[in-house]
Amino acid sequence: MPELPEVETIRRGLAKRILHKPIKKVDIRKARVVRPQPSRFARALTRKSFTAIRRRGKLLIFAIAGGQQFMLAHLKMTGQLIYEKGPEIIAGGHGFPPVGALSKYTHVIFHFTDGSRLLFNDLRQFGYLKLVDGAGVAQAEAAFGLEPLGSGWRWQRLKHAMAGRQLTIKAALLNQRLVAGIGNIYADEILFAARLRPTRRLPSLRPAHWQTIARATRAILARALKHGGTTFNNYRDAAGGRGNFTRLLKVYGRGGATCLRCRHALRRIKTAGRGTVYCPRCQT
DNA sequence: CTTCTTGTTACTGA
DNA sequence: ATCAGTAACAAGAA
Repeated sequence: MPELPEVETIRRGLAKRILHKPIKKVDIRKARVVRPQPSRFARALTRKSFTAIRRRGKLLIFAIAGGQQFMLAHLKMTGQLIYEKGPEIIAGGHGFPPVGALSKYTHVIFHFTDGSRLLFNDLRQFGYLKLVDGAGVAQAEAAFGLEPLGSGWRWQRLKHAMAGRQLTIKAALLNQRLVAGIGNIYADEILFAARLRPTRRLPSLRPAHWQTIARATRAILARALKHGGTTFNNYRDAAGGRGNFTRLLKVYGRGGATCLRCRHALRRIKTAGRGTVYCPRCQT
């Protein structure tokens, strides 16, 4: 599942590969993943190029040459943006998992004039590519809360953003309107680092806790980004490669295993609608 | 075959 | 209004 570190890794990978390359053709194979309708989507991008790529939370924002239009890309759980050059290779045959390459899960192909391609793959088709104008970008960006890797990240602002709410800390971290970019993997990792139970309610947190949460959030996400993100199943970077943070995960996916801090068995529960792993001994 | 999974939104009931 | 829980979306893994 691409979260902030994975989406930022993709952003960087694409920014150094596709910017200013003229788009010769947009091949839309699955209409439901693009908005608005394919004809308008393709027309807006053909013979244009991308001039910049930004990120807000897990959302990628592509500026289209001309300055009036933008493409928003959300990968949801299984979306991929893969850049390819050289001959087309169809994956999915014998022993080649159909991820990170052209396959039946490739729903949109941007063909650049130099013969290279940008693939939008999505096994579950929850992700989307959406054409918007400047107001649409502003509206989309305004819906997100604090950026953990941004220059405005302060524990006081985090505390303020969550003031007066009765949520559990896990639900709060997952709420994109409060904090941008955290998903299920990093929420669990952050709470383990902060030694807090996912079910802790916000009003019980003291300023020292907020400092710890803010510091842990930034540290975990920055470290994951440095390692190219986490590949648990489906995630691939812009070159089709895997993330290397997976082996550094402390709790996610380790329910029943031993806590790396205190050796107690890690517990798996369901909270905030999500599978959640934590240590009942050292997270309070 | 059933159950589970995950990001996000919409809905329901408290 | 706010919160927890769940369905929905699609498709594969177990």
